[in-house]
Amino acid sequence: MAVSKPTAGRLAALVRMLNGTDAKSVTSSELEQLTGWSSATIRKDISALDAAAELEAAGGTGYDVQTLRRIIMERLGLSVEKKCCIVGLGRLGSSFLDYNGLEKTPFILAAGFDSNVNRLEILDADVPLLPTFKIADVIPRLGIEYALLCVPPDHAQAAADKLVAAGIKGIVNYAPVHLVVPEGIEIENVCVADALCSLTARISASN
Amino acid sequence: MAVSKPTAGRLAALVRMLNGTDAKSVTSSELEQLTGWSSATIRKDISALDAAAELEAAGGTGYDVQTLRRIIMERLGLSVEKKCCIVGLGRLGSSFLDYNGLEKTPFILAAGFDSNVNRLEILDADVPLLPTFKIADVIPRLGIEYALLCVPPDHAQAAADKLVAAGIKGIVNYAPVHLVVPEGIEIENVCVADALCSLTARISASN
DNA sequence: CGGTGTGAATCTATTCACAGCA
DNA sequence: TGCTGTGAATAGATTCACACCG
Repeated sequence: MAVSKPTAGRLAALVRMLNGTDAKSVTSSELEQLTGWSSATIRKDISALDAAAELEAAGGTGYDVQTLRRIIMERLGLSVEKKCCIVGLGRLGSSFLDYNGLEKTPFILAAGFDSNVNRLEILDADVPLLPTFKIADVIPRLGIEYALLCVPPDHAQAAADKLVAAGIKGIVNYAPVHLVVPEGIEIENVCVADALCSLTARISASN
Repeated sequence: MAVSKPTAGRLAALVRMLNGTDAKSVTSSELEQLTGWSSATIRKDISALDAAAELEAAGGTGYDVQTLRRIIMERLGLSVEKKCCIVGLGRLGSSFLDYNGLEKTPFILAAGFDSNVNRLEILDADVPLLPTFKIADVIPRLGIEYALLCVPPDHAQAAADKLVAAGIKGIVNYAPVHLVVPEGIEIENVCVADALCSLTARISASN
């Protein structure tokens, strides 16, 4: 049961869409309309979940929305809650403190860290806001698996090193730098400049 | 001269790293160390630029940093300034107002939009902050090509439609929804939840 | 030698095409 | 007929392997 990286990405997006629909079942061509991915790709993605029996059990034509949703989440490891933290509570980092984009996902914000103690006092949040030096202690204690890294570029690598040492499993990196981490730690780069470059490259390519 | 999407992404990241170095020249294996991508991939990426002659002219072993940087930017369409705007000045959107991650890139923040007029007055920025209904007027007038879409999920599609109607070329979408746009408009999704899902899927796959 | 550039081979992902089913 | 599921074909990206250059 190995779902490839692009397949995993599409399936994750599918779950979001399934959350948004109140239909009882969907067909692969309806999903094609909704997503822009070919129905064949969608069927292959779903069949990679190796769940034909369970899906069929739901009967009818198309996929039963709830069953499909549940199976994708199970297979992608999204059915158990996962704790994450914000590192760097500047404007970008603190904007995630009251971000609602994690609703309906298994991800729970469990802590925020910043090296500036004043800032910790000014900000107000539902989760504990702690000084950076507590990372090593707090991350294993709370069982935090993921970090949103929102520190300035020149501190990003150092912060990543601290997180890795504390046992983090994955980092979503908002800094425009390439992080070097040991094998087994996953990084996802989410950088405005990169995104804009990507867009530009695609647009200049198509003329 | 068609650079593929992944190649374009890596080249864009390379430019960033080249900005950060003060060496006169780099070899593909040094870049391998720095980036984690194989030297073969890097050489192929660079050779896709079709610039052997120019690079060779710089002489010596390895690539001349400035020449390489210049050529990548040229080929990727990054050597001319491009204007972008923020749509949705909530915590996330407004955090980009003083974001320094666009320094050393060709992207210039040229305006911010929000439907809440009060918010426009409260915020302070170097660029004009305008009510949403001015999008249709301002985007063509200022020649804005890209938008950072930071509105709440339920307004994202409507905002995207407005932007498209105003002639935007590309959208970096921060909302956790799948935008539907006409052929030719490029979308880059940059969503925390997706990034976390991706990480999880990869991590659960590797055990 | 230690480098680049690049065809050939491999690996990965997507699309096609169709069998099988309700 | 319109759907899923899937082997086969195609397209795409990466890696290998080696010619060639200073």
